[in-house]
Amino acid sequence: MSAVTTPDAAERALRADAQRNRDALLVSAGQAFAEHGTAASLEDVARRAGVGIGTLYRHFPTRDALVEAAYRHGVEQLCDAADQLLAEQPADLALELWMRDFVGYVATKRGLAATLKLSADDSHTELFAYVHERIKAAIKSLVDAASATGRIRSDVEGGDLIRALGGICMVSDQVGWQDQARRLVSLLMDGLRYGAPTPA
Amino acid sequence: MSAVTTPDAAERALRADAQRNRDALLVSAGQAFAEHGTAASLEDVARRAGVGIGTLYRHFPTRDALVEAAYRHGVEQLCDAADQLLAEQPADLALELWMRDFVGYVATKRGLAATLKLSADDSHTELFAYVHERIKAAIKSLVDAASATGRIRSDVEGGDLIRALGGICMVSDQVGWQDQARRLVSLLMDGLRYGAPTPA
DNA sequence: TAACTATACGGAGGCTGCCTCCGGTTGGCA
DNA sequence: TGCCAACCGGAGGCAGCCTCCGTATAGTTA
Repeated sequence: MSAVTTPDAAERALRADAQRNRDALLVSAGQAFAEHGTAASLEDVARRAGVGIGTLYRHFPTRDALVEAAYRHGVEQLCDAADQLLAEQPADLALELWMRDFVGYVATKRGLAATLKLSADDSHTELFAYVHERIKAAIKSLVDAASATGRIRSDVEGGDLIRALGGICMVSDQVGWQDQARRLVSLLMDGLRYGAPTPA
Repeated sequence: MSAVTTPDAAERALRADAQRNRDALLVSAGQAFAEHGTAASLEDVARRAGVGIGTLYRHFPTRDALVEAAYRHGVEQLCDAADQLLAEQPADLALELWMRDFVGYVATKRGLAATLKLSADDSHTELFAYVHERIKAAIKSLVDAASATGRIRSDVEGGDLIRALGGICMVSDQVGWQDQARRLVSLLMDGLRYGAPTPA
């Protein structure tokens, strides 16, 4: 359980340049892993981030550490986007847009779980628990907001939607899945709006 | 769709030495992929098979081709084992033993689907269809035999068992899953034996 | 603001694995 | 038995992995 990649604030803060480079590495790692899978070249990740390979290895001693950190980072961005969407859009639309983001995000993460599980390291169970919590919290805030404004029915819980989204993500095997997934999310939203107190 | 890796008998047979090397490569690739995932070293695969790296690349021009062929080979072995078990054991025991093999086999194939899907190549749909057919046929022959001898109830179909096994395979995430999977398979068998005309 | 040092940077270098290419070998057929 | 198409194997060039250490700088202290 390497403390470097956990959001454990007990340790001293990184120097400003180190923090900058770390963030840049996470962003470029996310791109590279999405494009080429978790076998992407780490030297390429460093190049994209504009840092040397040594810097990459200081922050993330193993490929696994980088994969895990990039995954965590992506989930955090996805969940933070929920608040931003809520601030900018009507709550029901925010929920719909977020669910689309979610499906798209999961699609890029294909094969990630496989990479993480090959290392028979128990530390990942903590990661999965954390990710699950974050996502549950994000979807709950969206559902509660949409429900409170009367734009969707109030008898639906976040957990239901997670399961429904899980099902939708299954289609990402097939060709043209993006459109199909979008239609399924719309369908789900229509179901949620049906019977809402205030028709949107 | 590379014809080399399909069981299409239309093309001329391989020379004896070529066939021998090809088989050896498939066996060692299966071992290496099970141990290190699909990122295993191909030079190591060639070494284990006792052939040069050039021979490996002639038979399987890409890593993907080897992964696919090794997968297909493993499934064929698994399905052929069904007939052998039937010849050597009472039909209900054969079914139970085969289901254990199945769960064990699936566990080693973790991450394989991910590798295959990263190559956005439609040829794999043919592979998956073929594999599904083979497995369905194998399980059908086992169920039919066990059912015909009156050792299991007759109202169960192969498709039901495939779904049940799929569920059992899900446990392979957790620690100690091997024992758990074995218990679940036994449980499933007890369910199948319950109400059979001839108590085993 | 200048000097100091803990912290961080970056890339050279040694190593391994990837894949191609081609000279040598051999199975199978006439 | 002799021939040759088919096959073998590994050298070699290149790319990626990871370590190590000399250099640079953020942040602190006087």
